[in-house]
Amino acid sequence: MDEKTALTAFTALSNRTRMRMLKSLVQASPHTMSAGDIATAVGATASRASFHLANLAEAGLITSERHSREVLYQVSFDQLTELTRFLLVDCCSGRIDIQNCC
Amino acid sequence: MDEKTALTAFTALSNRTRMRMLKSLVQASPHTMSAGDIATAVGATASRASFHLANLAEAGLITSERHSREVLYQVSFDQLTELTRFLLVDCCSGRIDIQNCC
DNA sequence: CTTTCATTTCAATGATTCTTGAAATATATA
DNA sequence: TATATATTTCAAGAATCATTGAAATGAAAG
Repeated sequence: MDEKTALTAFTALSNRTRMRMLKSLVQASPHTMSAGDIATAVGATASRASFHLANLAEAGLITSERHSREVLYQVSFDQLTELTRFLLVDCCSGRIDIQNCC
Repeated sequence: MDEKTALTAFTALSNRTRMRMLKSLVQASPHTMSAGDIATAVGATASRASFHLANLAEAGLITSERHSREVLYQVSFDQLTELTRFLLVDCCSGRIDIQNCC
């Protein structure tokens, strides 16, 4: 993952609504959640939820697929893994002891 | 680490200048860097560097200590470890395979 | 074909963050 | 004490991000 992508991902993670959306999607995984489900879960209006979901998708942290009238979202663990790698390797030069961390 | 602290830390990491400052400090560790050193390393003016260093310090990602005329900064690996733990555990419910990640 | 449901888009506004350069502060040295 | 060095603070403006509600889109059902 390049720096620009990582910065975009960290920006996405720096908002409370988006963080809670992501956590909801992590909890739901491997099941998907509709935009409406997510909006309800985080207490956001439809348009506000759509705005933040678009931001998370732009950052590659979630993916979506339309299924009839609903749009189903799911977390992208691949991108989260890449971001973690960026944090630990690119940013921290491997100096964080993960054993001690988790 | 609570959610609010993590959001503040992710906000700090979401800026290119601050990301590069942090990387410089990681590279330099266990040595410290003065504000001027860091400003030079990332190509920022003194006041811009000071602004971003204050933001990183506010997020707990760096610490500082005045040494005569200079202010010496160093990365806080403890806070970075806590943030990584937040990302992997609180946010991702332990569903990211760190072996596969790094 | 009209209506309903789910979601997104849009424009306006408000809020936050970033940059800039000048001034202020703190410390050391002549 | 005056001067130089290192850093921070401040105010103004620019840029980015977030919220709101209304309108538009897409898809199903009556």
